[in-house]
Amino acid sequence: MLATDRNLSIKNGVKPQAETQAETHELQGMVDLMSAPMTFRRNVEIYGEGEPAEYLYKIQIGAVRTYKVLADGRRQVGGFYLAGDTFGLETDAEHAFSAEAISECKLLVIKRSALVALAARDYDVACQLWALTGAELRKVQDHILLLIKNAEERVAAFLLEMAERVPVGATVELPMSRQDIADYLGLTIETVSRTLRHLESASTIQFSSSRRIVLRNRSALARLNT
Amino acid sequence: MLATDRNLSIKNGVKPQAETQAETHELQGMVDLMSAPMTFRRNVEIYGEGEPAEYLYKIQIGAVRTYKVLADGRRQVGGFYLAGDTFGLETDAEHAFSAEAISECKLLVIKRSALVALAARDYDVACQLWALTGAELRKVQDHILLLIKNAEERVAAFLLEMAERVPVGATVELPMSRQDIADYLGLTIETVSRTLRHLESASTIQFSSSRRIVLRNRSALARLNT
DNA sequence: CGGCGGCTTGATCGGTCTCAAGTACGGTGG
DNA sequence: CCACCGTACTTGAGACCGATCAAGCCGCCG
Repeated sequence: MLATDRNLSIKNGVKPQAETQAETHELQGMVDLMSAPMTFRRNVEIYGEGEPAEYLYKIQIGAVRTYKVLADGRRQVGGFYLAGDTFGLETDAEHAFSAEAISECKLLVIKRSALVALAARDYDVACQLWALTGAELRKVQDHILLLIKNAEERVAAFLLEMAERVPVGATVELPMSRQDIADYLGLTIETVSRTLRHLESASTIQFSSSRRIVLRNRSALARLNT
Repeated sequence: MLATDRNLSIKNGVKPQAETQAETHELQGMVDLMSAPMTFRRNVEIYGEGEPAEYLYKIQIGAVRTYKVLADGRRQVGGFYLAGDTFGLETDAEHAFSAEAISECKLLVIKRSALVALAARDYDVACQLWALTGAELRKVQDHILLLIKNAEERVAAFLLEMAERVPVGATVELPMSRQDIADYLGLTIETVSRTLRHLESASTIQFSSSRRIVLRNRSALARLNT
């Protein structure tokens, strides 16, 4: 559950009052107006699979993973969410995955019922909710294509995906552990580590530290990305 | 592209006129009113990946597969759609997958722009479009969980999924080939065949013919379904 | 009866997992 | 600043599962 005793009343109405009415009809604006800030520490659960999906979340700072655990303990990471990303939106009443903070996180929390009520009056908002779910669908469909590839292709695709989302030059700063990556790619931690080292020995990538990676040969990675 | 020269004008307005106005606001009713019937022969493409997503499709009779082909020729089947299912709805402008008729198919074709226009006026319709995308998202998320399992677990999950969707006693009639199943499960055709035969030798299933399977021990399958 | 596509079966190969150590790193306390 | 600890990551050797390659079989249709 929401690991806090904060009151989730409408807060954070800090946008300039001069803003036009039209602009506040945009989802981004509404999120700011209807949201409450919250923080989560590393590895703390934000919500659990099967819990009522009452809120959605927008990341201001930090990173989040969603995941499911199978009966035998195997874990599948559904996705990683970084600053600016939204997660936790469901069409169903319950969350399909659990969500945890990968690093210390600052989130905006929005009550789903408030957004849905707004969508009933404002068609643009309804479209944006639909588009959010559609974007999530695309991501998951791409994820499936990952899972039929070999280890090197999966790791390459992962690096390119991360590089695209954190476009700070050619260096990728990974907030997640090798275990998180392995569970995202459907590999073991050992295979992920070996594959990364293999890419390094081929001068395709270079490690600043184990979680800071410089992409030295992006086209070689893209070639692996089938 | 739409492999036909039929005119896609509004047709099929065959519902009883006594039907209430409220009822026709339901998506099901609208589909019938705004749709055109079409038929596709076995293995014929209904739409291609990357083509404009102008229509969605509801299956009256037959079965459809959606798929992507990677650069090296590997094919991933995204899903199977049976009578009563809807497919081809996108939030994006283009289809993410290709779609083909598995068997001779009778479909209802609905213009997306007509539905979207209706959704702008009728919030219930907007909700149902959102819900359709949400249901698709769930299916794909479940599919990911499949792909991290071993061969026997994947095949068992596939059989249970099909049994659920064609609930004619304990017998499952598979419209798709072993190759389709293999590409759906991320396995080879040989592994699918071997695994099915192995389940047969364990008396978990029984073949009437290669595409007619009787589930003899559903709980054994469920146990494999982690 | 012959041929072809779909399916099965067998033998071998290879990629990833598993099990088991070993190493680097960040943090904490002296 | 260093010693220590625990966690995260790396590296190696061997086993195993599913892929690959190669025949053969079955059922259907001309």
